Amino acid sequence: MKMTLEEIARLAGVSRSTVSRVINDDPNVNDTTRERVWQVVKANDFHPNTAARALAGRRSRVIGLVIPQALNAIFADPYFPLLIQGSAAACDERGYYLMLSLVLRQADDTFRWLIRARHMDGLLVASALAEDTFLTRLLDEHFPLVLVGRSPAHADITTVDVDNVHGASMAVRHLAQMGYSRIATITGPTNMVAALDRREGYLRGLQAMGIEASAGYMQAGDWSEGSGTQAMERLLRVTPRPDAVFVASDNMAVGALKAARAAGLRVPEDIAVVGFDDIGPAATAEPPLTTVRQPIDQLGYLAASTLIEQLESAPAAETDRAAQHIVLPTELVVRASCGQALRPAANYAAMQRVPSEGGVTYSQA
Amino acid sequence: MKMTLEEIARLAGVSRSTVSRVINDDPNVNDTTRERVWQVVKANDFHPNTAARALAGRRSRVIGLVIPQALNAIFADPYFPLLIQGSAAACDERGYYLMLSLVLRQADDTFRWLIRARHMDGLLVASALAEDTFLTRLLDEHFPLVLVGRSPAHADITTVDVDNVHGASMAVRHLAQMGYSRIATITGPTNMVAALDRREGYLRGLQAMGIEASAGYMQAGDWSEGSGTQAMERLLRVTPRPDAVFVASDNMAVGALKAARAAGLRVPEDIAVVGFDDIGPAATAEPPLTTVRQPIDQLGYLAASTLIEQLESAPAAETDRAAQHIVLPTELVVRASCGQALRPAANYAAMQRVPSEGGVTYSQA
DNA sequence: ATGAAAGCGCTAACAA
DNA sequence: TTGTTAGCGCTTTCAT
Repeated sequence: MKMTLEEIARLAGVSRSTVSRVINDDPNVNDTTRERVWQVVKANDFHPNTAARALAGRRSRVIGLVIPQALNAIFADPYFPLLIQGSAAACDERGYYLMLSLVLRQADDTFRWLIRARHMDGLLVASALAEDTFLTRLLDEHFPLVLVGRSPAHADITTVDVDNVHGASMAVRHLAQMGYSRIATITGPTNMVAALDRREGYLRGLQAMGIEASAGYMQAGDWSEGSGTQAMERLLRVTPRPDAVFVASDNMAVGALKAARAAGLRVPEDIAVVGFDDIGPAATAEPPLTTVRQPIDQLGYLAASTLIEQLESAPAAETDRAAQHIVLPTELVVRASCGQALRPAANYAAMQRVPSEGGVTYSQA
Repeated sequence: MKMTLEEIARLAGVSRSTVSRVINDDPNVNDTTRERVWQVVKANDFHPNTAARALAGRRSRVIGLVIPQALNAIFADPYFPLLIQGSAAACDERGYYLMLSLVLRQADDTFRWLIRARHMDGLLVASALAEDTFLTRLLDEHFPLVLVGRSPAHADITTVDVDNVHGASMAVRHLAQMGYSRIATITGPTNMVAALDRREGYLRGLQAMGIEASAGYMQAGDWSEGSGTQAMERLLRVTPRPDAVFVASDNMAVGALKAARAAGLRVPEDIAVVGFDDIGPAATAEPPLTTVRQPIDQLGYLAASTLIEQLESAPAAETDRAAQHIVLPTELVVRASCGQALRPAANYAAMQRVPSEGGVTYSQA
């Protein structure tokens, strides 16, 4: 049986508008009336028709999460469930609904539909490439948008990111302080900003410790475990062989550990490994993985909150205000794979966890 | 710049209704007119507003894919990207859009919102539990629905499933024919229908070959690789030790192979392994995995097509017609892990692939 | 083959 | 605080 506002109004003995006010938490309603209306609403399990709502109110209370990557890459990566969880939690809290949107036929039709048909109020874009045409086109349409990560090409987007550079640099400096000097890195795909940032952090870390970088010590993977194994195999063939590796994701680090083991090397005695993420198998790896923790769920939560904030505050189409850039801190989680236990520098006792000095940073574009 | 039907109509010099007819492929439009209108539509990149469409036409052309499982379980399983790909393809073809819907706060609010608010025209439900309250409630609402898999508790839902029983039975019979006689199984979670069906197939296979089943030879996993390893470790402790294992997913089978290797056993010399799915690492496992292939993308494709069919044919709310049950065949893909190479029974030469006799089966509830 | 007109169920001024 | 009144942008009879 189909319920409408009108019907509820009739049953509660008030006007349609009053019911509308009640279900929209408008303060201008008499408490008694409000109570009575709620009663009827509950009793009939009434839910307002979204289509009508969206049409009249010009908003749908749906936001989309779009990950412009191949489906199998998305599903293989333990990063995304956490991101989704965080975003969904924020949406829940604010009465929004999160839909995962596919962009399969790369960008084209789907994209237009997504935007022009106004099926959702805004978009969370995760894991975009450094040069992402999809992103560019969304911006051209002035569609409300928050980017998870950052995009050097577009300073005017609101972004929520973790401090990749600092996190990576911390990891490398830690390795150097543990006494390693031939420090290599396994990066993510070099068309992704997060991968580039972590590589940049790696380079800065080396520099800070007065170590010279070498091209042969940088091998790229694609975030997958298998690519970590392969990159590690390549590194082990380099002369002189690295004695430590900073790996840009835990997934790849686990793969790298396998390669080291297969080559008959002990970790961390022969070669140290530090990962990035602190998810999945980091803690239970053999040996337990020292890694840079990033708060992925918080990232999702903040991204969604920020988008919603923006949607609700924006005077209509005025989306192009000063973009916010939120950066979350990373922290180094020290376990066994970095040789901490092996060479316990006296002053490291209190450093089991080294928080980034960053904290949450707000800045204007 | 906001386009509306009205605006397009003005630009094309026709009425709003004509434009509506054109974009909805109504045959009652003069070809010349149609052409002219399309021109204007394209030129302005016009996409009708979904909300308005949904409100006036009572449909949104969006269907949802719901997987009532924990997020990390979904993302860890290589099954889902394929399923999504198939469903999305079908949607694309028919002008629908597939959205992945989360059901996080188990069922309650989200569920009601999803259904009552009519945000989508229909739902694809995948990987539901044998006793799924979520499913029950959807049915109570008479919401258009197709189940990927099957639900013994609800004979009246349209379902699309693979022939799990037959596939599993094939695998077991094959092992028996290879000369193995102490055949164990690693099942999926025993609250899921697909897992139960495969176990049933295992039992029937044993029976067909005149082998007695034993409870100790059945260990449950949760589809994950790790759970496969653990289940295998348990099996290897049973006396007498099994000489073959049918594992209900490739993921778990890979885990099982690891356990066997760790125990110093050779596969298939000491113990044979057959998996289920034929995705992910099956072909590249060490040794390559004999497995039961299920056409997951087709499953998704058919599920979506069937749902759309149902939506478009259903005279309004009359969803409760006779439910269709579509069953897709599975096939045995023979590789090395089952000992085929070891004991080449003469008459197996032509059997590299044993298709299920099933074929596509349509039946009425 | 085309147009006019009546809603779909809601929100949001504006009145009262 | 509440009700009245226009729409939101589209689909869909019903005329023409």
